[in-house]
Amino acid sequence: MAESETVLSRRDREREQHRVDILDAAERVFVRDGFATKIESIAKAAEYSVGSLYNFFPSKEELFKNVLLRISQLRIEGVEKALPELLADPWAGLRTVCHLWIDHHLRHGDFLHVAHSLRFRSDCSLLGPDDPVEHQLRANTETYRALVTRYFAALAATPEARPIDPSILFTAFEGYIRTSLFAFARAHGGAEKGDITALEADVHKALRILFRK
Amino acid sequence: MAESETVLSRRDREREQHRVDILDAAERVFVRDGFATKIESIAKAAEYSVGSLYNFFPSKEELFKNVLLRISQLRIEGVEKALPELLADPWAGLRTVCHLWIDHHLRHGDFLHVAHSLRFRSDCSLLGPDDPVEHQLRANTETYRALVTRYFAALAATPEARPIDPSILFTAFEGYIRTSLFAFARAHGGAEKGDITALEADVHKALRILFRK
DNA sequence: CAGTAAAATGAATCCGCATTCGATATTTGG
DNA sequence: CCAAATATCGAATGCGGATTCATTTTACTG
Repeated sequence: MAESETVLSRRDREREQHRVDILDAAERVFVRDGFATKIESIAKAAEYSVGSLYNFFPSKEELFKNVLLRISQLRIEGVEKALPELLADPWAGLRTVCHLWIDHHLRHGDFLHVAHSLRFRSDCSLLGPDDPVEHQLRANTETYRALVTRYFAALAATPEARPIDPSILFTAFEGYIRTSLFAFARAHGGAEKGDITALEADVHKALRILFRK
Repeated sequence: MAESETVLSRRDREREQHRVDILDAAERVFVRDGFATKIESIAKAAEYSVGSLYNFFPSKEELFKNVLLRISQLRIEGVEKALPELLADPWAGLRTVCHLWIDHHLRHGDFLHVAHSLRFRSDCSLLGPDDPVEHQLRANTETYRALVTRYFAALAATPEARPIDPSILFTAFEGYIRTSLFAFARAHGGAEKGDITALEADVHKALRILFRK
């Protein structure tokens, strides 16, 4: 699933880095102000002029979609990297898995939320079914599901696991984390870093109780 | 928690009904087009003129917040009504609880999603901490949590329950339903009514497995 | 039925922002 | 060092939509 590793000139590498910088800035601003944010705000956050953004992305919409794409790629990379360790010892891996998911949601969950809430909008064609970015996103989702399925199958196959279908484990896992993070966000308005390890520990403990004999 | 039951004239009752009709129409349109929708669209859906909406609600923002308030009140009413039955036999009640939550999320989940994704917006003061509607919403949330806590405590107290903290049960419950509905929405783009009973049955079955000895 | 109050209307106003584009600056290759 | 190519800039344009308000319609009262 890796990108084709064409050798890029310094100029092209720099341009790619600028692209990524803009995507990161855009993510922050979209989270803060929603999709309705001004291009000007994004430009300011990225330290570029309005016109320059249009050299990188043809429209606000396309910029938004590319943020989404980047996030989905980061997610896959994270799981891919950890997978061997997770399969080697699924119960030890559960802690890592909790960390990976919580970390990813803390970083990008708010943006994903904004994106998700746009899925109905009849007016703008964000994520229409024929969109190339949408196509890539679907492919990424498949890749992701395949990776995760392998882990939960391995977990369910251990002798300590309660006899529960892996897909139920996965649903319970994702749901528990989602809801915990939701409550966490309610409690601490901003982003407090101190309590996160405690949160991860709580979630890990609860899931162990639910999943183990 | 019931509204003060002042006797209203027919005229006032009618006006109240119109208000509710507008809120229902607004909810549908906000879900379809997001908060960015035109007042004109809402007016059309509610079969009123643009100007008339401003007779009922002073701004688009206030209208939005009142939709939110209405939903939170409906949720409480639903749980309140079912509670005696739920406490009488918690395991039989689990089916009802699944139905209540899934039904509520199918009806209003998309709107809540839109609302949630607006919580950061720095520009508009939607749900600022000093807002009277926000205050009422917080009170409703407390009421709701109190009701639900009673049910899960009762469930955990049955001999068939695995020895798990009620708050973990609740988090797992909410999370499982959220994630199931998310997957359900992915699968069926629109709102198909046929599969919902199957969905409820699946969720109920999974939660029984997770929670029971 | 006349007279008054309440409700409903929608065109006109006014503002905010996505996008464009001509001008400017910087980099590259010769 | 000189073009040519590339990157950056931000003011000007044009459009879309929230809100207003003068007018019309409807509902009550005596």
